[in-house]
Amino acid sequence: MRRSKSWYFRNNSLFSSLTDDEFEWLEARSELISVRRKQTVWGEGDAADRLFFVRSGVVKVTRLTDDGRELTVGFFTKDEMLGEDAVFSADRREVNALAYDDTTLFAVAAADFRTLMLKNPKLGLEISRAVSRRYQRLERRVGDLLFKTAHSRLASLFLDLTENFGVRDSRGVIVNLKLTHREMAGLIGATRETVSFAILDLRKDGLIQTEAKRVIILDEHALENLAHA
Amino acid sequence: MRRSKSWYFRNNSLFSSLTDDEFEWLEARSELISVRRKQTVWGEGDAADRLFFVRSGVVKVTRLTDDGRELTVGFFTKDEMLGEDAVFSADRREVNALAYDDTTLFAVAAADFRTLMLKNPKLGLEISRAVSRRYQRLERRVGDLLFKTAHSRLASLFLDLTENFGVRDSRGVIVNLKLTHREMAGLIGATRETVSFAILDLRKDGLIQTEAKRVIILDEHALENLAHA
DNA sequence: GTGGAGTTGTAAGGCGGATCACATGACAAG
DNA sequence: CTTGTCATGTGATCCGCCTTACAACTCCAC
Repeated sequence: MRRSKSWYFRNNSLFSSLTDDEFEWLEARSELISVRRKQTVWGEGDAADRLFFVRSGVVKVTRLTDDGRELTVGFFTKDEMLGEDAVFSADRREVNALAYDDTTLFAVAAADFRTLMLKNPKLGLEISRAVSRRYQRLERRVGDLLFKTAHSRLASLFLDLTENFGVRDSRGVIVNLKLTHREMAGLIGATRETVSFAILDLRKDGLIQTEAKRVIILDEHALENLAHA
Repeated sequence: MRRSKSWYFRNNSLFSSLTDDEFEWLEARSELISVRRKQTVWGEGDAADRLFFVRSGVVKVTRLTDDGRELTVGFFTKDEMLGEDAVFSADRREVNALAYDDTTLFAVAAADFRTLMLKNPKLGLEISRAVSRRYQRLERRVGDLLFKTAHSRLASLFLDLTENFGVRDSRGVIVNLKLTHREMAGLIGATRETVSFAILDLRKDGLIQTEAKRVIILDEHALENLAHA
């Protein structure tokens, strides 16, 4: 276990600037957490006093809207940082984080992480970079969501998921993440029915294919055209 | 001018951790820029090699969508940081920044700012905090935009603008930012016509009042109800 | 394996908001 | 003061998507 923990941090590019001493310090203060599929990592309103790094599995982060609908903010997978707002500002969680597969994470107390950032300024730069990238990505997504049709947004979604979950295959690119129509709807701000119809259309037009709740992108180019329509 | 520059950085809470030496260093490497109303600070595709801090005025940041519509990402005002992605990742701007009033900003080369962050780790923490807050705010906005009606989104917008531009008044809260209907539309992802109708309704119901392109919130409570409807 | 819950397919009806189309008003430049 | 440009008010039409409503299907738990 000790070896595995050490290996993890040393191979996560967020920590590329750490010294051996700092690695040891961090390893000693991190806790390995296992969360079973569909179990919550944290819930809205929980104390936000630590941040997480995904070791394996997938975490889904969602936000409940006033009218009870669920907006999925995103999926976090291996090596991604999660709940880092605990380090900077938040004292309560405003979103829900839920294990989407059986997941293991390393948890680090916010205060400890702050200490480490103060000790190693390069880490601060790396974290800022990560947060900034996340921000840019979301900003792009907002543009998508606001002005495009459901078909377009769905195409965007599949292409976007490709980045983290895409696996190339003889037929095209498999999005290696099981998603129900309802969940896709939560990602693109649409209803389940609309997604069902849109998927039917995309299949009919030969752009995608579905298999065991996974999407296979057959015609990446056409999908891109649709996404930017 | 020199005195004013010094005053600025020393009174911007982002820099509360700097030493006297560091202040001098930063002052020496920052450039005061004046941009007239409606002039651009930077455009999409420009080199992203420095970041800005608003000294006075207002900067509007927009993103052009594929179909040519304009989404306003936000307004940046005194003491806010702008274009900081230059420090972390971006090499080209993906958004447009445009002076909304006559504006003055301090520009700092991305490389210099990185140097300063490495010298002073508390600064890194402060910057991370700022970016993280920005991210959370946008995340909240996405939830709003996706699931609410145009009326609701407009109400949310006015309340949101209150935070940076609100001025209390005998009648209520004045949103001290001149906005055309078209611009409001760009902020909430709607068309100009829809905004016109919505404003008419809000006025009719006595929730707001308009005066010289400025909105005055008469019934904050009712507006909040509408925003969360 | 069976039951029950959750997922998917499909359809009718309605509404919010986009689009198109002007008229009027406000304002800035000449 | 005049002219042109941009903002605003208002209406008609149209379409995408939500809503509601089922039926069939899948999958997991017991």
